[in-house]
Formats: sequence, structure tokens, C-alpha cells
Amino acid sequence: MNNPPNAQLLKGSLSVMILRLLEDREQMYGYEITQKVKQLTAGEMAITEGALYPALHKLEADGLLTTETQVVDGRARKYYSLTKAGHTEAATRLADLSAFLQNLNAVLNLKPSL
Amino acid sequence: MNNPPNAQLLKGSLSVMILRLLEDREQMYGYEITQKVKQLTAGEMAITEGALYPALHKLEADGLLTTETQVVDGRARKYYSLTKAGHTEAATRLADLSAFLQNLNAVLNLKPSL
DNA sequence: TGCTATACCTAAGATTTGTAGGTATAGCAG
DNA sequence: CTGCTATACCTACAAATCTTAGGTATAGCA
Repeated sequence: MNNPPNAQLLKGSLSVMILRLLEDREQMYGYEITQKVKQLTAGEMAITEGALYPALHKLEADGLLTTETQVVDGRARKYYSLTKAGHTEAATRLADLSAFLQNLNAVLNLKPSL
Repeated sequence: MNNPPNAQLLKGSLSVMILRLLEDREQMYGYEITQKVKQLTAGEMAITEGALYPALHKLEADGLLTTETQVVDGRARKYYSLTKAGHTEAATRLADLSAFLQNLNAVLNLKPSL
């Protein structure tokens, strides 16, 4: 009933996913991000908290995210949202990722010169 | 005239690319792989030797590749080819990568529930 | 009382990669 | 013949990212 943990494929995509999710929803907290990713991938992809929280802290330290803590139902939530620099960076990284994936596909499909 | 080195996007794709290239060409040597990747991506992607050679050695140690050294034009070349286990592993990793990319796309495009 | 879900966090280690070197031959330009 | 570029291999160290494996705490249900 439990899907296997993520393979170690493609490290480096986590922060891009975080930025993209926050582009779309304006404000999210950590646990919500883990659940959203599970939902969007039908449970096939799971973000571990040991990766997520350090990544969020780094993005905040880099000035791309700001935080606001709220208490909901007796539990603390730390909401993250994009700064102006975060919006810019999100666009840049998505473009970079898109270019990378095109190149990756060019290598894996091996169309030319054959 | 020199393209910037690869961003740190998507670590973990190097060994998959190696396996895929060897699926297609049966036999390649290290330097040839770096040139092939440059060619396939119009110079946009460059595999560094500091990443490539350790990766090749690991794949060989894992029993996925075998080597054969030849001297061509006075220079030694170390040709790599897939073992039987290497062929199997190549197929597995390509399938895993494909699944991962679908999930990644599901997160980045954010279609459902909006 | 205990388990699950919610919600945050960190430390230690593994893995992968980039940077920065090193060695050596061949060939061409000056 | 000297120096530079291309070819062809390699390693060591550091940086970055992620997994594993914990820890803390509240709420709710069995």
C-alpha cells in the first residue's frame, strides 16, 4: 500500500517544484507541499521532509521566499510565499529546466546522425 | 564562443545517458561520449570529464559495462560496451526516468484541481 | 492508551557533480 | 623546434543535494 520512495533520479528538481507550486498558489506551508505533490502525481512521487525543509530554508536564505507563521487548529504552520526575486527566479529556473529537458531528450532519443 | 558549463540541474541523468548511448552504438570510449553529447545538443550540454570517468568506472564496477583497450593512432582508447545486465539496467532506468519526467511534468504544469 | 495524521525540525551519511588539476601523444603553426 | 590545440585517459577535493533516521508536539479517533 505504500509506494516505494523516490529513486535518486534527477536531484535538483525539488527547488524548481517548490517555486512553481508557489507561483500557482501564492502561499503554501511545508506539509501542504508534500501532500500537493502526492496528489498531483497520484502518489507516485513523494517529497521527503528531510529534503523539503532544508530546501525551503535555503530558498528563504537566498531571498526567494518569505515566511509567515500562523496557528491553525492548535498547530503551527509556516506559510511560504514568493518574493519579487522569487518570481523572477521561478521563471528563470523553469526556462532552464525546459532547455535542459530538451537537451536530455536529444541525447536519449538519439535522432541525429543515425 | 564557449557555452557556460552545465547548471546543477538534474543530477542523476549522466549514467542514464551513458547507458542509452551504449544501447545505440554498442561500443564507445569516454572522449567519444563527451563529443557525442555536445553534437546531439548543439553544444548546449557538456559532460565534464571529472564526472564522466568516475561514472564509467562505477558502471563497470557494478557489472553493467565491460572494457576493452585499443591503441589508435598512437593513443590509448578504452572502449566501453554494455553487459547483459547493462542492457537490462538501461531499459529499467529509461523507464524509471520516463515515469519520473511524467510526474515532474504533472507537478510543474499543475493541471488537476485548479 | 495507542495509533495516525498533522506540522515542524535537524544530523549524519551517501551520491553525484564541478573544479582543478595531472599525464601523454599527434599534428599543426610559427 | 617550440608552443598550442586536439585527443585521451585519470584523480582529489569540495560543493550540492538527497535519503535515512531520528526528534518534538498537537489533534483526533479507536
